[in-house]
Amino acid sequence: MVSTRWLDADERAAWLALAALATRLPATLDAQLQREHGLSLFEYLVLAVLSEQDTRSLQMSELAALTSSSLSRLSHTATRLERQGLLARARCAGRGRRTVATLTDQGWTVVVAAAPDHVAAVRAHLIDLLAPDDLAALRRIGDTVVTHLDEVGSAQSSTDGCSDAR
Amino acid sequence: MVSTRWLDADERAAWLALAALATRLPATLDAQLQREHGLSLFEYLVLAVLSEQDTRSLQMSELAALTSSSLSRLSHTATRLERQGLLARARCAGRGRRTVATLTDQGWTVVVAAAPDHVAAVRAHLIDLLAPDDLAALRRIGDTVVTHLDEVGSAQSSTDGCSDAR
DNA sequence: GCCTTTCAATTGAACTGTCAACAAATCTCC
DNA sequence: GGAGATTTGTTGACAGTTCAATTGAAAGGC
Repeated sequence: MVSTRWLDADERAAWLALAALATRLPATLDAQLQREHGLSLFEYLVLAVLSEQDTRSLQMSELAALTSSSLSRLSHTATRLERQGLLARARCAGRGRRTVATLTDQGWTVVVAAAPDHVAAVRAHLIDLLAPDDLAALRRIGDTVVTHLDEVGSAQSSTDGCSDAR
Repeated sequence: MVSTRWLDADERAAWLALAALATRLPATLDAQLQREHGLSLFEYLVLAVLSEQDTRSLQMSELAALTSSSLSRLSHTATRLERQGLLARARCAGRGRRTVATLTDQGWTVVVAAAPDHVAAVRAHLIDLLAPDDLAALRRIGDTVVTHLDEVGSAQSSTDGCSDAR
């Protein structure tokens, strides 16, 4: 390590702004979902992602990737959601340990009930505060960083198949 | 609630990009600090903020505000950091329950050792990936949202004083 | 056909964060 | 001047997350 390139005032401000944003916005949305629908933000996200699939199902590892979570975190959460009857898991016969998680009817009902409030909150606390340019910039920034982290983190192979085929 | 204004494709993409960013970047920085210096990102942040004060001290509630954390979270973390000898707390005589947290010499040593690696990681995974315009946008976005959340959350009064005066 | 490796997912223990209750000092105001 | 309100912090119980170890199924290799 050569002599450190410290952050200048603008860089510092940008990083601190992101750090605060990344802490406070999720906390706010989480509190709101918890209060109004008894779901954590992450639980909601899991159900929402499933609800967008036309089979309402996804393999655990795919679901983990789409929700930016570890498989372990997802597995524990799936156990809880399953216990509440919002989601069901089933082994994918003939495919190693692959498991698909499926939204139950009850789970569907819960997401559908929560979605409008959640979207309204995302609008109120983020989208509607930003100029179109900044919205575009936010997307660019997020995509750039996440793509970079994917590359750095390691190269992954993508497999596919099993259930899905309606 | 009238009929929901759903997010259009751009809005959705921006929100998802932020959600992924807010999950993955802190996780990456956290893992790095943990691995190389045995600190969580939040612990580092606490020590770093203290190290920037010329007295190396701050009142607990000020420290909580600067690190976007709850007082409770900070208190638990302070207990752990105190146990490790990196930080010391002392009641502020004559000022209610006010307490100041101070970085110890050992704490200073630890932050100073961790800072270059941490800054390098912030550069590598965020700052150096972004165009100057996007850096400015990120700052604007974060400030806008956090200011908004402060206003919505409640109006706060700012007090000051006690120790500080080296 | 076994033995090893790899992939996918789960589990349990340890740790961290949250929420609600409590504690301590000071304010306030009749 | 004292009862209650306010501010500031801590605590304990509980829920959620992470990390390392483990299981289960398949794929390779020889």
